[in-house]
Amino acid sequence: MIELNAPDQKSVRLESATAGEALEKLGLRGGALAAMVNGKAVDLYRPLTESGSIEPIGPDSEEGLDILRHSAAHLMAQAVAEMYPGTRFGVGPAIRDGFYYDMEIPGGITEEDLPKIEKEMRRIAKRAIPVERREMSKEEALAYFREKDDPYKAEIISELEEEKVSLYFQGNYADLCRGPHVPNTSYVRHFKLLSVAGAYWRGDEKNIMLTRVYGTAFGNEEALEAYIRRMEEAKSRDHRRLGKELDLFSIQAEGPGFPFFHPRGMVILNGLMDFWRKEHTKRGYCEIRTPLILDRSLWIRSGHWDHYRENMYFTEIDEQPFAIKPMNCPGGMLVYKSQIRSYRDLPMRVAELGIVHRHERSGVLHGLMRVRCFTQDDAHLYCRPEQVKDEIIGIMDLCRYIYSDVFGFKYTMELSTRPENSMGSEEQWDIAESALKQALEESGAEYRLNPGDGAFYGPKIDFHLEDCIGRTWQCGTIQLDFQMPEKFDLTYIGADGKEHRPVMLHRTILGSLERFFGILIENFAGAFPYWIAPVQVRILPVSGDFVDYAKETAQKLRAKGIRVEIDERDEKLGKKIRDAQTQKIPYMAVVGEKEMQSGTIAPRERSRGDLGSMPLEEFLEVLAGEFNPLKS
RNA sequence: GCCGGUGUAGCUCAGUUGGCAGAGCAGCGCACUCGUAAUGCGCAGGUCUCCAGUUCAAGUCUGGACACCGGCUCCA
Repeated sequence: MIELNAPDQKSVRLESATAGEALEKLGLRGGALAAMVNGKAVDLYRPLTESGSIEPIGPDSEEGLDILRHSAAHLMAQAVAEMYPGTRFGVGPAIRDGFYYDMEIPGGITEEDLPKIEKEMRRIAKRAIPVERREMSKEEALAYFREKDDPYKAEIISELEEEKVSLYFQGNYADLCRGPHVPNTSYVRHFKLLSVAGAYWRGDEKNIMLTRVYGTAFGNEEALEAYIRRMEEAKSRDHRRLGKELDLFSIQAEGPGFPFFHPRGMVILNGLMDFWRKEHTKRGYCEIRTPLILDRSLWIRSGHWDHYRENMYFTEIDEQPFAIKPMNCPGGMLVYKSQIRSYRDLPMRVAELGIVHRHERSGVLHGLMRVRCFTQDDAHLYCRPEQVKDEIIGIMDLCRYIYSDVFGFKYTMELSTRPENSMGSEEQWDIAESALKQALEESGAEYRLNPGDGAFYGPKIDFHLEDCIGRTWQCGTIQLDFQMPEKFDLTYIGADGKEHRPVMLHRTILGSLERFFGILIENFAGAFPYWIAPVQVRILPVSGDFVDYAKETAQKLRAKGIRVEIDERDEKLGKKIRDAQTQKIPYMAVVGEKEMQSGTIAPRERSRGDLGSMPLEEFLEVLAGEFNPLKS
């Protein structure tokens, strides 16, 4: 006899039952995909063996969605297995927003085949084929998949530690899987196949490339449609599209990965830099600029030759080998070394908006998000060991200000530790890692650990921004570096009159100005905040008779440093408003007979609409009231 | 770099089985002198990404290069 308690206090005593039967008795079966029994997700068909808690898992929970999507992946695999005999299967997990399955399909498929596969999936789903779990020994499972000529499954099984594995059967199809799954295929109803892509077996580029089909599934049609709308929304915000439409930047065939910034884009880039400089000056930073091209010996000394050569560009000057800088630090080292430093000089906070070039593989380039030439908002902080923690906390505070206060992003932090291809002793790494950890913990902020993902010269804290439609982007980073000061023999004279080794921090906040610009475009959907908008006010004369008055008004606004333009075209007002609106200009100022006579203007804000006529002075006050971190 | 897809006017895209290269928007001109999200008419605009090949004939078929798009790997 076992006793099961539901979350709503109800309980049942049963002689023997499956999870599904128990839920049924408790009146909780409706809509459940699986059950949570004593904190473990199990199939509804699973016989219960011990007393404890039980609750249903529905498609509205995260676990339920995962189960549903995983089952959708199996359903797709079953369809493909039937339609393309000889297909071998890799892995097919649920992921954020959907699922995928990696397969080796004879003859391959393209996106045009997806509707056919979807159709077959719906056919199978309708038949409500039971999904059954069977446990077996590894040997049995191996024999099963070997017989089916499924070497990828066999490979996974042979590497599993457990003695027993579980397989899920639905009709002729079976898959190695921990489960749980939906009771039968009819539970998977609201799904869509999205795209076809290549993916290396086990994510290793030395392995064969399998065909990956992405799809998604939801508990109801509305959620599926909402997801599709969200994807369309993301597409309409694509910075490459908006960059073209708003004439911000372009990328030309002559410079793959090397963006061209147009006048309007430059306003934003310059705005970012002005704001950034102002904030850094406030916080005790100085600024330097180091050369783009430096002698190869410098890069050998810094370790980049050994660790980063693949990503570097090289050139020659007077038959001497030089390299284009992929990072700013070695140049910065030379500035530090240009004179003797005292402990009184520390901490030194040396910023550099440094342009770096990195050879990125052709397939990874992506608008402004992934380029071959970009501007890092870099800084190197040199300090005494006891200053490290406070400096890190200071950087974290600057990040908070810029990310949250100025741009309104949510963000998370991540601590990355020693990677495989690293320089330096274990002891140094331990000290560096614990320094970062300590600063994080003292700040009280939450963070994630990402083992083995540090830079080759030191551990790091990364900052991930979340944009307004939930995507995340890595921007800022703080990296502790004990290597560079050693390699370049950096010193300062201590109070004791002896030479000491400074600790060095690398850090960026925006990361790459280019990428950050791209993120801003997508986050704001091109409707930039007033302070950084390329054009802040567009004056719209009602007809040609008012162009002179428009010009006068524009002059007055420009004198106040406001970026203004006039729409002088021989078009109707409605057309001019429409065009200014699609250009996402924050303010329009309509001028016609009435305004000219009374010396006023009629402003219109892009999201609030007509603000009514007002004297220019009043409009200037409205503008002065806009958020502007350049002025504070 | 790898897998798959795409490349036609400034932009977005049509273009039948190989047979004279099209539309909308943008641009320019003319008319209208206009009041809060598209006034009308007209004109101009193309080495159909590039290089080879097949063919009487290639935007269309074949091969290669380049670029872009979706992913993988990598990454700010």
